[in-house]
Amino acid sequence: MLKFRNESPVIPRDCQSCPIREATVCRALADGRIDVLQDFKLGDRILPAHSHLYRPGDRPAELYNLLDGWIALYRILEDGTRQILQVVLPGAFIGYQPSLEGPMLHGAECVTDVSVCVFPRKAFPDLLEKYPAVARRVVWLIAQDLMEAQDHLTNVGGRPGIERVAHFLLHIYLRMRQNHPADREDTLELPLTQELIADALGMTPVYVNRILRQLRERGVVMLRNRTLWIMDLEGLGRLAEIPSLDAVEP
Amino acid sequence: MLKFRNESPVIPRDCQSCPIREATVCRALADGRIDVLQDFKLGDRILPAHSHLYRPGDRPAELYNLLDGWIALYRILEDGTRQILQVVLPGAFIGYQPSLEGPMLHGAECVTDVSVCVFPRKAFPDLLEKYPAVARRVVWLIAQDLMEAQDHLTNVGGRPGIERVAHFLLHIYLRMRQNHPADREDTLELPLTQELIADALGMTPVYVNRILRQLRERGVVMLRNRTLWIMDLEGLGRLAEIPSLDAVEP
DNA sequence: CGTATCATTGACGTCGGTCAATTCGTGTGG
DNA sequence: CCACACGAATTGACCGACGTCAATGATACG
Repeated sequence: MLKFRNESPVIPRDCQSCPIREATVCRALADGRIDVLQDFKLGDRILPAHSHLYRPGDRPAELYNLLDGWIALYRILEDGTRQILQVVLPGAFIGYQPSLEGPMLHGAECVTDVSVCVFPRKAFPDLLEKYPAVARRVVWLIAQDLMEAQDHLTNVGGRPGIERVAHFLLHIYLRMRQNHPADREDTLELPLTQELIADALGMTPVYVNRILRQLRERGVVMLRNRTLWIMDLEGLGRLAEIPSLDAVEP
Repeated sequence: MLKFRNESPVIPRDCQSCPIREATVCRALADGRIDVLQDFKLGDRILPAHSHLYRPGDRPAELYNLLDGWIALYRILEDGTRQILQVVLPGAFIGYQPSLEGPMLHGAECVTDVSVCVFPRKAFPDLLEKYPAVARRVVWLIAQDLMEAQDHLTNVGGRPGIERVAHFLLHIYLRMRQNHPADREDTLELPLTQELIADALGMTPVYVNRILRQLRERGVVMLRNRTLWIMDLEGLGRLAEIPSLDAVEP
């Protein structure tokens, strides 16, 4: 089977009307100066589900803002095990790492069809240098990622199966609600396979399935046909042990 | 039993002769301008082993550079489980998080006696604003922490016991060797209890002990009296599956 | 409608956890 | 200098959460 090559056409789009202007790095620049980023960006790109924005070891020439769709960041171990590091939602900034020129230490796979906004990687340090507000914003974004990674680690390292899955689901639910307030409060479209959830949580798909059954039988949540039904938000929170999910932005 | 309060005396020290000048944030400023940080810092502080630099929920008024000793960053779950997020070695920058004024999401416990260099938390954003080189440095440091957190997550989520412990030990060994080249190549003072290692790796102390026995019997490493003997670095690397540990600094 | 992918379930095995006893090492007080 | 105390390390016996293997069902898609 052929894989799509990683070079769909780049389609320029107007920053003014961007749906995620108030998220990712772009939030750093107010109305008057959004043209700075408009000039800086290379354009937009559309990628099909299951394609890879980049793979571990690649040296992409770009950085990305996720405009639409879901992406999973992952690592692969030698025995083939895949660890999902982060489930990335629209409005995130992707591809930054300590060594900008070095090979990527993780990969980014499209879970759904995806559109991204593309920045040139090489010129990025200059942008940070020139616009302290952008630098401040990037610091905040990465610190946020770090916090989430530590949260994820705590979940995988410290919680038994049911609570681990509960935490994962609630965490995504809250993140979605935060930035993408939607029609129904108790339902959420969740394009994740059970295998992906398993790889995120360090479990097997079979066991994830059994835990989802437990959660359904206990009347907590129900996951069917890529749709998550929250039957008992209270109870889910008790299992997941999430007090809240706020962080004041600068 | 009384705990030390968190307010040991702050002892000013000269940045010029600082042992970790070339690490943490201070690396950002060259010889001529080190005085900027000298003026900015509040002084140094000494803390005894088992004391806490800060606890989850605290709102410390400071940020820290670790000068000497080992610190463990951790979170506590409601059932009492402790997850070690990171083992911090001298030269690290500690205490930054997305919400600078908000309560700390993790704690920092001294594994050994420790000395830290203290920065004022409130004035830090101004420092970033004023000195882009410092901002760039902080971005790099946090991105580095993120990468390590992802590494840790991959280890805990993806590897079975022996490999997990092997990876943990080798990782610390390499980090130590990188910044603190020491006398002997095959030996390392490791002030970590088996309980702490267990909490870092999401395992129980008993099982960590059994795995250490296996590693000893296989002739890979030997951990006794806070001293780690590397008997077979090659074999340890094969178990841990670490290709290298480099990241080019800006 | 045939085929591929994902979800579901049962039977069984094992990795790692639990409980509890013993030993070791280090520091302290008499 | 020895006796004791206390935390950490070590070990055995047992158990359960989670993994493995494999078969069957549901869904979507061309």
